[in-house]
Amino acid sequence: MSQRCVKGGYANVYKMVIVMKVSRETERLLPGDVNMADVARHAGVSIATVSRALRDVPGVSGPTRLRIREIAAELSYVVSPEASSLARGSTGRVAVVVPHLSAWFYAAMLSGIQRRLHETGRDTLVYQVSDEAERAYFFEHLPSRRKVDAVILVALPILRREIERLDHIGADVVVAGGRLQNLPHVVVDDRAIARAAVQHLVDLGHRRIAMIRTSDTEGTVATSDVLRHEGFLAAMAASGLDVPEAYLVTMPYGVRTGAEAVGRLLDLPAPPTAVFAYSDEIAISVLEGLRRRGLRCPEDLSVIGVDGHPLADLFDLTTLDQHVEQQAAHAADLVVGVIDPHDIPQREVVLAATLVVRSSTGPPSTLSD
Amino acid sequence: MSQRCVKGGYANVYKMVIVMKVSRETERLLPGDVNMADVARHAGVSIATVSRALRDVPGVSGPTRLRIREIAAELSYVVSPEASSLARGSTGRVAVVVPHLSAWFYAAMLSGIQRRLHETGRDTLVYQVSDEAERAYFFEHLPSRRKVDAVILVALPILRREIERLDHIGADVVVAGGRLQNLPHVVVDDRAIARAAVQHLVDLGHRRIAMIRTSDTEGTVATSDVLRHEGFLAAMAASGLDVPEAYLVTMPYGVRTGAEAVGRLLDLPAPPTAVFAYSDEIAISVLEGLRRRGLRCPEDLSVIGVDGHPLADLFDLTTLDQHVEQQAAHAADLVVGVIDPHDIPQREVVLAATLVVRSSTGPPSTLSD
DNA sequence: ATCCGATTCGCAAACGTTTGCATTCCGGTG
DNA sequence: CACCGGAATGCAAACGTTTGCGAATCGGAT
Repeated sequence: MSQRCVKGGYANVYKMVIVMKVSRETERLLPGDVNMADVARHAGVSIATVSRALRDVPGVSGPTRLRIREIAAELSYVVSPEASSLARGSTGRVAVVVPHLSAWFYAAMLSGIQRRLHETGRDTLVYQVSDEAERAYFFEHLPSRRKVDAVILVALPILRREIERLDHIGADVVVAGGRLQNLPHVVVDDRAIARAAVQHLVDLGHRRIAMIRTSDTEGTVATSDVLRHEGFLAAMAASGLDVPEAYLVTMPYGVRTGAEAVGRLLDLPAPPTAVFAYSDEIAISVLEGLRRRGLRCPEDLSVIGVDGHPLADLFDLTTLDQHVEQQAAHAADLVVGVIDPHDIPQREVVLAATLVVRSSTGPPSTLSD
Repeated sequence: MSQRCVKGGYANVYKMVIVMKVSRETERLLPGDVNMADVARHAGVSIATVSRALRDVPGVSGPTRLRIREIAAELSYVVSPEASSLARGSTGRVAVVVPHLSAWFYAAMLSGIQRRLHETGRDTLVYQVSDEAERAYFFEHLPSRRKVDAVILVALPILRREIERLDHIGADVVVAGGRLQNLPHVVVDDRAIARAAVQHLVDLGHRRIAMIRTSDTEGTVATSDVLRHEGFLAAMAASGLDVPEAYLVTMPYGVRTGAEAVGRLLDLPAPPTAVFAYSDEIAISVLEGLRRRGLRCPEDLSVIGVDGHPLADLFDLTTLDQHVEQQAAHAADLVVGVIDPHDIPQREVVLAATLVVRSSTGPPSTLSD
């Protein structure tokens, strides 16, 4: 009798131990404590089979695959990306490099790129490379082997000698909002943008048109900045219009840039009747500059910007929408295509901006002519 | 003769092969083709010594360390982060989770956090978690084991039941711009912000003060939105001022939010003389709304916002600067402290906003009372 | 019954580090 | 001269996957 009791006691203890073990292995598991081997053991198969089952690669029967999946879910198993990357040789990560995030354009680009990359199961790393020093550092160190599978350079001003370093970056490179060497890229047709802006203003009857842009970091390769400038001059010439030196204002980027620039323009003996701003942010600043002077838009000055900035809507700003979301999505698609090429990956996407006419542009006042 | 020729020929070929080999190993090397073993071989030491030499861990003599460093640089060797992470068990990566990047606040936060993290040699992953579905997905899947060492949730609206999942995220969690459970966090004192705003307006002589805020995603836990609202009511009560129901306007987030809201307020039989906007973006929208109505600020309506948005400067908007850059830096410091705790890591940072008085606030017009 | 091809699965070798432990090599002390 | 402690270095076992290749299994055709 007493013996049986003791036996029973032991049996219970044994049971409890089992229960605890099970609960430890199934319930309280944090997703970092269970690995593929655990799943394999639970399923009674080899690690190799688990690996194949979870990744939809052939070589596992339907039922087995299903059972492994279930067990993995039960254990809340997640593969270790490090180990997986190490074995496969690719990381599933893409770096997005922007000059900064304070300008709407870059934030929007990053946003769109991240969204699309996320759809393909990839992760997005951000790097801000503002000044010369950071750019140097970046090109020196980022080429960290296999930190990412690819790099998207978003409208990054870049020196010629740095371009060469791109080959040594140890990852595929794609450019968004600019062209670089013969790297895959997505751009908007900046010359066409300038042309469309000028055309719109000319159509309204303007003949004295100025342009405001932010300063070009010296030494860097042609960006959209330069192209829009060139396009502007070309379009004006094509319309037979003269552009006085003073009508070309270049200033460092800042929130007051447009306001100050328009001040200078209006102080000219023969002020322009319309202004083409490099970006909507500048254009908005111009609008505010006008208000401060007690002038009205478009009666006293027509203003047109570029971007498709959300605030352009609020301020009724005529703009050339460059479809940043679309550019971003294309950029993401480009990298994906380069990383694992299904067919021949696309290498160039050129988008057209669309003119969105709002009330910041109108015919020139008859008095001003 | 001919034999010698042939011999010479072979010798030359052999030489060329050597040269090619050397050049492949020293010059044309892409930074993904050379590993620690290569460096070790070149230096005539073991892999272990190379590992120690490159990471400043003790156990390597000065001269040896120096030599290894030089050779590594020569071969342009970079450690494989995957392998290193796998062996060490930490990734050197931090995830920043934001609702979206279109609002200035989030972009600025991300920017600041990335900057600071970069200083500590860590990389930043971005995740946008906008709606319910994405949030569900995130809490289901992001907890990918060891994708990151830590996660910074930036003002993320979150459900109660999701909070529990945070324990299973498999990474340290830090909150910026909000409080969650007893997680480490950096916040600005939102009640104090509301109080300061009200106080400023009351000091100017206002008694009819309205508040405009964006809608609270239902079911989510107290965010700064709720706190500012509460603080507003409390401060008004403390000043013995009544807040009619109609003075509390809640609208979905958008570029026109402020403009529409202010329209409603001004249509009231007894319109407010001042309005406290949840954010600078809303406040700017309010300013534009006023202009459309042909009203002037602050003569017809005083407007005060919150954020310290760059455009607040442009538009001469009185605001409560919440020092986003600083918050971001603190958030980054917090994670770093949590990831590898030197002493007792800090767990809470509460910043005070500072009132920046500009011309969008002034005494109420005597007529309006 | 035998053999064959197709399918399913396991073995074990990478992938490139980090790190505890053992080993070697010093000069110096007893 | 034997011994000893500490510094410098090497060995080898992790870390957790992926994947080529061979083994086993199975139904079916000969």
